[in-house]
Amino acid sequence: MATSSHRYRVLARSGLPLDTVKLARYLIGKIVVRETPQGLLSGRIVETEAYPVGDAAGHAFRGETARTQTLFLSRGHAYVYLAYGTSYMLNVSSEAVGVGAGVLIRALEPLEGIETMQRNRHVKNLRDLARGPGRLAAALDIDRRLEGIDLCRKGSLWLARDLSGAPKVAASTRIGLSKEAHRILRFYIPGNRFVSGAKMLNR
DNA sequence: AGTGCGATTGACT
DNA sequence: GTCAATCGCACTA
Repeated sequence: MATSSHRYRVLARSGLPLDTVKLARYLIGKIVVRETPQGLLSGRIVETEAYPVGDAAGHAFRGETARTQTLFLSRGHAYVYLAYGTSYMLNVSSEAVGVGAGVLIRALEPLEGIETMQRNRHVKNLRDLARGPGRLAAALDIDRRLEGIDLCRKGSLWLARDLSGAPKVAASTRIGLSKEAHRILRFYIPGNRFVSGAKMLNR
């Protein structure tokens, strides 16, 4: 399977809801496309989390800093950071220019480039390739090189329309937080086997 | 300059 | 189920 990005249509920025929570829901079912020298990798988004304006758990909460400046770009830009010194997290900026907020992409259903993802992850099992934010970044070879990239423009990393219809979307509390742990800001496809987190939360 | 702490993962009891 | 690894960042002084 060589380059088949022609099957994908890039998401238009004007089509992205100008609201972090709505965008988190909107991105469920959309496609992440990663183009590398090794070939094209892609996956369907099955789980996201919103980190809206005013959220004490969000990295933009304390204002714009060197790390978080890309969260303040117009919606549809990549914010990539290293969590726990071990795992990169892929986020999508989600508000107007100068307003800091984002959506964390937490899990993908692998579509194309599965053999490359298996090499990147040193794991065979399809279910484990991109189930979890750190895992999906490793599978797609995403790190700080991609910080600030425009995800609404074809390139090394971008977002595409889903080919099938709108999936069912369920909501729950976010995973792994101490602050703002009660808020219902996680979205996922119920019953999907590529969703991370506790089973009870995924029904 | 030093400190505490994660939007996680994988290895292990 | 528990827990250490690992490091960039925000905050204190």
